[in-house]
Amino acid sequence: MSSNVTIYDVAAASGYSLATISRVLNHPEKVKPATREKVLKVIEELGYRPNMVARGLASRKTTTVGIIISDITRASVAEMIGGIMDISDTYDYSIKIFQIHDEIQVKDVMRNVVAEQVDGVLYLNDELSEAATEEIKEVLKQSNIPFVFTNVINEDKNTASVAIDYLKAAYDMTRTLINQGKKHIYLLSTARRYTVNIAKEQGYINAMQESGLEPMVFRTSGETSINEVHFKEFFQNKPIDAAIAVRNSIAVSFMNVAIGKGYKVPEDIAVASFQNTRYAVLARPKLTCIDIPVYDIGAVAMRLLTKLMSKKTKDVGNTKIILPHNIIIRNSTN
Amino acid sequence: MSSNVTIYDVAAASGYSLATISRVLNHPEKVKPATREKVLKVIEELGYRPNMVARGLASRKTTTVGIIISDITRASVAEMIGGIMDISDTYDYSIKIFQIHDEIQVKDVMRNVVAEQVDGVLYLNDELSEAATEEIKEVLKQSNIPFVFTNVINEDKNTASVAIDYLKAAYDMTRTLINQGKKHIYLLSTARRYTVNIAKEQGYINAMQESGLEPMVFRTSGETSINEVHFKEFFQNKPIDAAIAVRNSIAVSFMNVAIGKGYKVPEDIAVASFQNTRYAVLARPKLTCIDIPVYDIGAVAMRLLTKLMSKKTKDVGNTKIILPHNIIIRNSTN
DNA sequence: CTGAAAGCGCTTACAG
DNA sequence: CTGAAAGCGCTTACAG
Repeated sequence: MSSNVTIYDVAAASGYSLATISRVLNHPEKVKPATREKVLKVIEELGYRPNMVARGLASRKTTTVGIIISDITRASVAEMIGGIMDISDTYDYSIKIFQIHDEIQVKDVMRNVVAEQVDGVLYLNDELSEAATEEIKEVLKQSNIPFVFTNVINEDKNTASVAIDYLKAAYDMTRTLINQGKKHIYLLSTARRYTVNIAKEQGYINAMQESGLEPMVFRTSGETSINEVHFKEFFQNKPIDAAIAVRNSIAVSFMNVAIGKGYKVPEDIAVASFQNTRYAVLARPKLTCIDIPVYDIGAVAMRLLTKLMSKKTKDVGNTKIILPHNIIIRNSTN
Repeated sequence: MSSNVTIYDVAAASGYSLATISRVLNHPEKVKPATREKVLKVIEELGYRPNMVARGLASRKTTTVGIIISDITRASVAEMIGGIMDISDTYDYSIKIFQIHDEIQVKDVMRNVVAEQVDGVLYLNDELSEAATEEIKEVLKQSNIPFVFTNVINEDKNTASVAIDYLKAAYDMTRTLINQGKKHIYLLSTARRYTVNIAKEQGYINAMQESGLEPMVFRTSGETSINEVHFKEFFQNKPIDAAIAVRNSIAVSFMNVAIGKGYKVPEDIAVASFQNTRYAVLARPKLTCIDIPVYDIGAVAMRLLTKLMSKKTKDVGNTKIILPHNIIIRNSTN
């Protein structure tokens, strides 16, 4: 429960005052090199580590960042957190995770993140309504907690964010298929209207309409087994020669059903997807997909947040970051 | 940075002292119902939420739990954290995540978790050497921080843990295949010797030897693309009629290569696996596997930890919990 | 460059 | 049942 040795012990053992010990840790340049050495030596000997809670109270900085997520078991969420943590480690920030499964919890969870005194927030939850999202922004602003939207689209020019251009990504992917001569291209999206998926849909629609083709969005649940049922109903002799799924799991599920029905992939139906997870590579055939740098999104967001938190300079530069994406062609398309 | 309203404000507005406000929050039974009501009302009106950092300092309890992991992007790790969080939410514990990628970091990270004053620790890192693991246990014990090993095997009868009986699970799976008449059954394991995989190997070996069959353990990297290369080399006309993989990704990768080489699954080679992730269901054919209740392991571990942390009763009961597993037969075996 | 003192926002014996 | 006071372990003006 307690790291026994405190700053008092270091002070006593070194013959200096609390203030000096604190200074060698927090403002080493303000202390004479000789005494700095001595103090450091005593700290080392005693194995002293400042109690972060006490430090947090006194300095009003907890060096802790809150991450607000929907569901940690989503591969992209976990991957983003991986990117976040690798950066937060180098900056010596701790990470605290808050999940919001249901909009009912918004108020409560937000009170919590405020009460926890986090220095900043990374907002990764893309499953909430716009109203709920705005409410969260409001709380954060009122509490003066810097935050960045991480892989969550937010129009507001003033809210820091990092994402990729999903609209363009979808557009590019659709164009690629159109250029291969595909005409009946479906978009397989989710029933729930995640902000990123809305952007993907728009990009797809733009590309289709631009070529005089009819956009067809098919919505399915995120749950794997339900997908299959949906997809089976789907194959009632509709003309289709390509499909773009917003997620790997949807793409693979679709592909399996199609192949089960006797279609050949990619000859009869080309299949493409977003993200580049292990599903894409473990699928047979391997999936053509848009490579979304999920890890980087997390890492870049965390780095941006550190700038926002150390508001020494008002000029943190651009706070609306778009990371590049690219298309990886594999065997599920020609 | 700050939730403006403090306990002083509540005291002033309600006409009671700090002590009373604090009591209605922490020991409501010690305060007269009438005043409790009044205070609660003021708290509500002012939207007061106690500063958790200050509370942590004063009470020496942070109501936060540290989770020590290797790699959050591993599906089972993320899933366990999901289970942990759902429980910690109901107990109003916060979660702080610490990762240890490399043994070099052990000392530093552990100093950190101690400095952060977490009330308890969930240890999920199964990638560390025994020596490093013992060192971690030592630090935790010295700092008097209760901890539970979560899906990490530890022989020590005194360390609380929750896991499944991997040895028996592997034994059962192997027996199942043997009973189906398989004779050349391989175990596809990892190069790195995770504690859980060592147990799986032992169970497999036991079952094979018991039936007079020769155990054959094939080790591969965890990295998907390398698996494939390894597996391709692997198929140099070895007699094989079944394989059990310690992970879904290994199983799927193996299956794909086998099918690519003209083998029929399950007719020529039956394939079984551990875990029951979405990979298992998205594979073609679908994977027979051991269903490991990963989410539950996390949830149960967290629940056990809460008991350990509230040491009112010395009798927390059994602290070595083994959760049940079961085999799910699908189309990758007959 | 260093120290004494106040303060961060709570909790918890100790009195009454 | 309630309040005054000390204390949790730090940091940071303020003096010197």
